Amino acid sequence: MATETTAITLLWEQPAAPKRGPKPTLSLDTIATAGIEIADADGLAALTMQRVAERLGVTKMALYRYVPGKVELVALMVDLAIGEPPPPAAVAGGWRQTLDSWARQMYDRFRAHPWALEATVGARAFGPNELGWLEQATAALAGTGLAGSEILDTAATLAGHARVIAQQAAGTPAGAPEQAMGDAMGAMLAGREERFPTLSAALAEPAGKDQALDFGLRCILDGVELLISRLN
Amino acid sequence: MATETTAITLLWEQPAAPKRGPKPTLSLDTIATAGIEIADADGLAALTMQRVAERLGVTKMALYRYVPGKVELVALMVDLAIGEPPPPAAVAGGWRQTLDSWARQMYDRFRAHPWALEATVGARAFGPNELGWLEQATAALAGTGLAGSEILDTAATLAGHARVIAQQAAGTPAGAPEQAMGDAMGAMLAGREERFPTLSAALAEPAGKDQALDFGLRCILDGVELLISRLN
DNA sequence: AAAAACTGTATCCGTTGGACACAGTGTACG
DNA sequence: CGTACACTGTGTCCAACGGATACAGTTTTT
Repeated sequence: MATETTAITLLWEQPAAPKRGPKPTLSLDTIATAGIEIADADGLAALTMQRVAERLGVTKMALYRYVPGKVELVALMVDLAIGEPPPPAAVAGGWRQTLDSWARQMYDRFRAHPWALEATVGARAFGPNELGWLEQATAALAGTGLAGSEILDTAATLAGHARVIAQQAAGTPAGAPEQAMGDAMGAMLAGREERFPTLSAALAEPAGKDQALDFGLRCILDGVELLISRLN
Repeated sequence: MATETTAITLLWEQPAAPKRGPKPTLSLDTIATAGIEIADADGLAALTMQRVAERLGVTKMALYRYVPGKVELVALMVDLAIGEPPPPAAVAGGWRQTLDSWARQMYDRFRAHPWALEATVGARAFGPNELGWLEQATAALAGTGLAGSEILDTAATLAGHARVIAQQAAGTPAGAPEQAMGDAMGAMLAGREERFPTLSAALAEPAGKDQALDFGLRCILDGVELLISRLN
């Protein structure tokens, strides 16, 4: 049985440069970068092995010398697009400010690469960068007395919030995603106010500009803070 | 210009039965149900117009008489699978218990139809059921004094948490998703403990069985409760 | 110099979503 | 009562996709 290159292998150990034969014209990095550029511009649906190859000036099949298949390519793209985690927290501000900033930066990454949201649902392999982000979050909470599982749950909740809000914002042209979302919903609700009374009323209020990210972060961090304060 | 049937039209107004010509053998409901069964069994990737047609005993192209394309079919499937929102809250327990139960039921729905998670990323049309769920959540918070945008943000945060935890649980065989997740991460972390020290330590602790959903809900609701209490 | 290892390429295939023309069927109107 | 029309389901066709396989060219080792 040949050495079956899996997504995990590809993500975690960069393949050794070959000793014999012609030098490769491509690399995992250049391929993943090309894929990211396509997905950034035209979305994940437009990501085709053909288009990636064209952008790199090679044939489609040349890519398969580096990447076993499309799913592995996307996994590489995700880890590269998410990027290295933000530098370890400045000690000032404590865990709360660290996590707040952490979640906001994650939100920014997802806003910059909306397709990464689609690509990271379901069972998948985690890359080094993704675990690096997680490491930063757990480090921020290490001294708080929370149990390990609580720390992980906190990170998951925060990351989830950043994801969901980024997801809402994605697909709206630009500028004021929250308002655009409200407008779209309002259009569907028009003429059906009696069926969705409180929802219509809530949407009718002026939507004091995009604050969904702030709001959720504050709630979650308040809850975590309450939990920590009860430990001492 | 012909009447271009869009996903929104399909979701919100059931098409009028034709007056002339042979009676349709299918309906939007039977088609969507067949699609749901396939996606439940084999995942969204296995959902093919061909397979849906086979299950219904018709040709692939027959489906296009009812549904303009695959994306619209998936939109119908999502709204049908999410289902009607839970009945309006029992008054006992107040908004907190209502929202807690609301989020848990949403989690259950997503667990029952994991493919719905993949299908509801990115810009999409909301169906009546989906807005019905949102209406229930806003109704629960209507009397609390929160602003409309805060109410919507709370609902979004809670729904997001339910989504994220369901997403983590999806893909793992069954039984103990949280532990399976930890095991998978642990395998990747093996031999790299010095690179991810706190994360490894957190994972090494015994992972008191699946509590991620509870934990996040408690944190979020604590935060909302704190916000409400400050209003009065 | 020759063999071995590795690259990129050309060609082929099954499956997918969808376009289009057509034949069968049932209702409404003359 | 018959005919025209509207609507259904079907058969055929197509481009694009991911991927398999076989092959030709290039560089290093022996």
